[in-house]
Formats: sequence, C-alpha cells, structure tokens
Amino acid sequence: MKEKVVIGMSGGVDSSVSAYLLKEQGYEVIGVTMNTWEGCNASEDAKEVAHLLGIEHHTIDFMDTFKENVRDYFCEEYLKGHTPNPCVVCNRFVKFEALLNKGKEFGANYIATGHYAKILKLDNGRYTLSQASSKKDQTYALYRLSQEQLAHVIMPLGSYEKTKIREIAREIGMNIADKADSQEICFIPDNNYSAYIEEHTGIKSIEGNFIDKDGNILGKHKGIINYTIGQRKGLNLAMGHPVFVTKIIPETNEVVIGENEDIFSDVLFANNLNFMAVPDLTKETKLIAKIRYSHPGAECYIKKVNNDLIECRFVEKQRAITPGQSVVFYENDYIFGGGTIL
RNA sequence: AGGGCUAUCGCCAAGCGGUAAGGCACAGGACUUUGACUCCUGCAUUCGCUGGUUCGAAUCCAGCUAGCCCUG
Repeated sequence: MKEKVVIGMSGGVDSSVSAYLLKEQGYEVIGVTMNTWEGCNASEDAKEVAHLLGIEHHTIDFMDTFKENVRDYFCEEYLKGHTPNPCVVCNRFVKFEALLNKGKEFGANYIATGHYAKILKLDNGRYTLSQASSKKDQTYALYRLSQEQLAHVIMPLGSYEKTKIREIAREIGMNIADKADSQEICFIPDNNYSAYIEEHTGIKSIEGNFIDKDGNILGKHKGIINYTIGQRKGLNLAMGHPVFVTKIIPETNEVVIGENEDIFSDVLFANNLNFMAVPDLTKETKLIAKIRYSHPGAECYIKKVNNDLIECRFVEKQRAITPGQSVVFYENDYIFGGGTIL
C-alpha cells in the first residue's frame, strides 16, 4: 500500500512541483491549501495543479490560528518597538502544526512542503535541517520547528535549484510555471504594514521625536512602528549625510538616530530558544549565526545565561542586530538552533 | 529708520562673465517568503524681485524685498 502524504499547496511553483515529485516517488499525495487570511486566494491555482496531477485536493480554513499566531504577534511586536519575523512563527505554529494535524485526520504519517531545505537525522537521533543546495535556502525561517514536526516532514526540493523547479513545472504543463515568487508579507498585499497595524489593532501610532545619542531633538517621527534598526529610508532627515535608526525606545516614544558605525555590535542576547541538533546547550559553542534571512552568516560563540536566555558573541561586529528578529545558529551546514533577538 | 553681510532644488552647498557640480532628503525600479541594508534611475531651461551693461550674466551695475549682524 502506498504511503500517504499530505502536502501544503500554496498554488505557487514550489509546492506544486513538490506534489508532482512526491507522486513520482510513489506516494499517495493529498493536497491541502490553507486559507490563512481573507482574500488570500491561493486555492484556485492549487486546485488546478491538483487536477493536473490527478491528486485529491482540499481547502482548509486556518484563519483563526493564523490570526492568533501570526497577525496578532506581528502587530504586538511592532508596538513593542521590535521587528517581527512573521514567517518564522507561521511555519512553527500554523503551517506545520496545522498541517500535521490535518495529516493525522487523513491517516497520513507524513506531511510535505515546498520549502528549500533538507531534513537531516543526526547520529544522536535528533532531526535538524540542512541548508538547501539552492541559493534560495529557507532554513532560516524554519528553525523553530519541533522534533515532532521534523520527524514527519518531507521537503522534496532541498536538492534542487529554483530554475530546475520552474523547468519541471513547464515540462509537465503547469500554468503557474512562471508565477512570480512570493515575497513581502503575505497578509499585507499592499506592503503598507504600518497602515495594516493601525487597522488591525485600532491603535493609531503617535508622532514622537527623532533624537541623537545625546538626546538632542532632530525631528519628528511618524510613530515607532514605522522604523527598524539600521533603517535609512523614510526618515525625512536631511543631515547632509546618510543617517540610520540606532535604537527604538517605546517607553518614551523616541527613535534614536546615528551614524552607520553606531549600528555595529558584537554581542546579542536571545530567548524563545529552540535547539535542533542538541537537546540543550550545555557548554560554550562556536557556531555560525545568521541574524536575518539574507545574512551570509558570521562566526560566534554562544553560551547559556539561564533557562531561556543565551549570549552570543560575534568574532566580528555585525550590523543592525535587531530585537524581534531571529538568530539562527548553524553547525556545518545544518541548523544547530536559534532564538529571538532581545 | 546709520553701517555691514547674505540671498542658487525640500535641506546643505559649488559656482567668481560663457550658457546651473555634489551631498542629504524624496520618487520609481532591482534585490528579498520578514522589516531593513545595498544597488540602479530620476530630481532647478533656472539662480529673491525689477531693470541695466554685454554677443552672452547665477556671476558686473542700480533699485526694491527678505533674513542676519554691528552701531545707534
């Protein structure tokens, strides 16, 4: 009897080709499209692909859990002066969590997604993710996944290049073969996230002062949710040379402005820890850390401060270490663990 | 209502008789399953106003206006 697998289908190229590859590998594939926000109309394309592949397809409403775990979190973080990673929590608490539950309902032991990452089982029996062959590696956004989730996930695209995936899509006649990659924040189509936060929370952002490191007032800002560490654009400050956000102080509603050099630091603290390669961090460890999705990675030493707090010291200073963003640690090519920057 | 100085793009600022540099800001694009950073492109037919001198003026002259400073 064929092994059953439930695959999350977004209607994009990646998950569509994943479904195809799984079918080729002999799985009984069930496609599930998750409606996560009103107006997200992924299921039409997904349905068409499912039909083309001759697989079962279901559309399931995940809006409540998405709102609770992703949209609310997103807004709360910005109101605190942080810069959230919506994709990280979406993967951990919505996509994989909900998908796994649906898989069980369908009697499937495995779920699958179109992420660019490779599931890896280490000698110590633990699961982790190793970086995809493609430059589109997406392990950064997946570091929060639990052992339970990893044990039941298949990611068929880990060894493929994106161009190859599009090629396959074209070969088998998928209409979405040239559909643009998704980008920006999926639930904010116009990309105006500050307007979204005001609407979603009903909290109007209040103007405040831009100040320099000595407290001198440089101008007015439009509300702290509009800024992130290291930001240059949109400040409307003509200082004669580029200036950047160095700090956000929600308590006083102030945004501190400084020079590019002021944004570099060689230390960060993180909580909300999740370790993949080890059950826990027991000793100081040298690793490679990524502090944002597109960060090339930097050498660092991490050690535990207490139960859910680590200190990470970089060998070289890093630019714009931003509270709310994730730091993901790599050992060799796989994820060691990660957390949320404080 | 004495004297001096300054008036060039939203901000700063080159220019000094030969037909408007640059930086910042801003806009658009590229990049990107987060926010940023970065990169590319665009951005004063016009130099406070009005006349004058010149083949030709933002650049010289006169008057006016505005701001700053000094002395009253």
